[in-house]
Amino acid sequence: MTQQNALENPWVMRRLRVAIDAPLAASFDYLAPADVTGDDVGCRVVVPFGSGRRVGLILAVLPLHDQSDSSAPDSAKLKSAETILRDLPPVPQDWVDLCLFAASYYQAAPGEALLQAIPTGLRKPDPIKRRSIKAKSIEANAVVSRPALTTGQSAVLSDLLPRMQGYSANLLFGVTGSGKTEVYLRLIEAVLAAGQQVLLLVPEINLTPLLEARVVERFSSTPVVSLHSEVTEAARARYFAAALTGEARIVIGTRLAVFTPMPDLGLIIVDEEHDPAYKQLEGMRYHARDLAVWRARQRQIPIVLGSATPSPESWSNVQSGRYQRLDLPERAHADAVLPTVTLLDTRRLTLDEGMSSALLDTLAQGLAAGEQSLLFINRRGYAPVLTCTACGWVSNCRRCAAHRVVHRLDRTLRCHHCGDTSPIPKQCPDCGNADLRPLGRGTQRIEEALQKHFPQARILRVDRDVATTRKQWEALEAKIRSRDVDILVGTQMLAKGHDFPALTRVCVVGADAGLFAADWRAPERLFAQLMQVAGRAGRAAHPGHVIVQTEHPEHPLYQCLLRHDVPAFLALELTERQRAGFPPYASQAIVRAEAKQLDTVLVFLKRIRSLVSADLHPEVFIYDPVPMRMVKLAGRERAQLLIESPSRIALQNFLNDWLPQISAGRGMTRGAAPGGVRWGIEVDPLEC
DNA sequence: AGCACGCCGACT
DNA sequence: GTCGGCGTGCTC
Repeated sequence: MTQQNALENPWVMRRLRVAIDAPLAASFDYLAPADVTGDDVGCRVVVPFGSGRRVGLILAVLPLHDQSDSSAPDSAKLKSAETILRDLPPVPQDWVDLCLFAASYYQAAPGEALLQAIPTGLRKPDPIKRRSIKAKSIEANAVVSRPALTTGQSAVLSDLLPRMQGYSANLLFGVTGSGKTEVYLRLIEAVLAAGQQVLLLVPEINLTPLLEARVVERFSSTPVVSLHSEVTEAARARYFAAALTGEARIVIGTRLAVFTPMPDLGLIIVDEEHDPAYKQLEGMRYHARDLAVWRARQRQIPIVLGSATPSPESWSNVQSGRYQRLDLPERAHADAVLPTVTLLDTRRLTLDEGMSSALLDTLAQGLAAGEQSLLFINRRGYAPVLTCTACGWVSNCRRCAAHRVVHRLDRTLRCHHCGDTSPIPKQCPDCGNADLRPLGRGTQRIEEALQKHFPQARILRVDRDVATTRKQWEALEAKIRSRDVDILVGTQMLAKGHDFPALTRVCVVGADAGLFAADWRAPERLFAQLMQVAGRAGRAAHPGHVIVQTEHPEHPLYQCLLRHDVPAFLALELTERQRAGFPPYASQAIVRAEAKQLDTVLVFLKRIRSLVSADLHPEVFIYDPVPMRMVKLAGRERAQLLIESPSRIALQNFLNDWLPQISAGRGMTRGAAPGGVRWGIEVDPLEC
């Protein structure tokens, strides 16, 4: 009897090959229920696993005695699967392939990748109730005017629109306000008209509801779903189902949305492609932008990566011809011009609470003109550290290798890494001296100083302490837009998203920290932030002014900022990376481990470092284990092992060879080791 | 990852 | 005398 016949014959027992959410390399086989058919591949199934029950995903329906796979477990050992869940259509094969690729590239277990991509509401052994997804229409058939295109937008669209069939990767490079969104909307329109679905990825939807609002407004009769951290589990399950059935035509979401099953997917857009928020930092540590590019190639559809400050990685892909660069050179408002940037050398200036008189004058001018100003300081809290003037005590965190930050409003010391919080001591815990001094400045201290300086000004602080949720942020934003605010004091949170029409002046303090940080990606993050925050100024008819206080005005980063010269900055960064042998000129992976004692961690890393002979992988270089920059986090001590290779393939081969040996052949890609060591791997780390 | 089984300290 | 610490082993 052929295998096909065996599957047709109801009297022959079958086995299910099932993926389970566990960090194990293997899939698990079960006796299939009697009603199984070949069409059940891609359905969820309830199975007994260990001591409990789980929902797994059916990878294959096979004959019970599977001769094709000698490693398949003996049929006598199989438990019976319980129920095949057919409340949703099976997930398509290309979706399974995407998850399996992610698992193999990022060194995660296949089951882990597949099931993490399914909302937890659909991973409960009990069936879900289904509701239909309504279009989020403001008003059905609302007439929405399409703005006339600028010449730049027309040029980009006449390049892209004829290429909407087949794979192409496109970097849409345009300054803030150049109208990238309108390009996205026209592309979406074309793809929807062709009967296909669109996936739009955004870094943090909570802070940038504008893009979502514009999509919903423009396509008011089209079902749009959005997937991000504030969507409830129940809604996430419904939206997943709607995308899978094809009911939802547009999916907007953060990094996790790259795994949305979309049978008619015809276009992927990644907005702000340089944003580090696309990197998932827990579980399988994937990069959503990179997976999106893979997915576009797999589906043979176009992908558009948009940014005003592209990542060096993408820029280098343009140079090598893998991506096509499309420029939006001018600002969409014809009367808007780029803001003037002034570098204020603070080395010879007397500062008042970190602010020069020129900076304060600028703010005073803004007040006099009735225009808004923004003071950007990328540090929240009152002061980054509290010290004792007598004995030198500093407010260290007990559990982390970091200072605890002074928060004035609730009179606490807070660790920004582990969250540990306690009241500000009245006297020094070591020597009893009552003269404790906050050192340095954060948003709260600047806010306080400005309020003293400009008692009549309406000052608003915007940082993660006052804008935790989307609702809070929207309330603050409404206040800003209605011009109830004269001076904004805020962190990078203010750099993103909206334009504030009344904002004409931007002042930056404390930026130098990003110039010489140990993290070699710090400058590019700083540059992107400064470009973004500068782009807040003067978007309407009024010209903008940007003042940057620095002790290093000659630094190339600032010089590029001064000239708004993004390509020059990227060229510098790429030259530096090439010289140092950093990505994208090398591929990296990193094993991080933690335990109570640093020594235990270092011993573990040394041991696993020697598991594979160096001769077998001549193209791969393993560094010595080193303590992490933040050695201690939440009471655990941490170290890491960096692995580097000029060849991505060689690195992958090495990892496939090496990692299984760490867990003694059990195929685990992260886990626990003796001595209370927990370890995990990250491929293409953003920080190392 | 869960979760059970399995041997050594402070409590009713 | 037990409740419970988390070390190690397994999951078709």
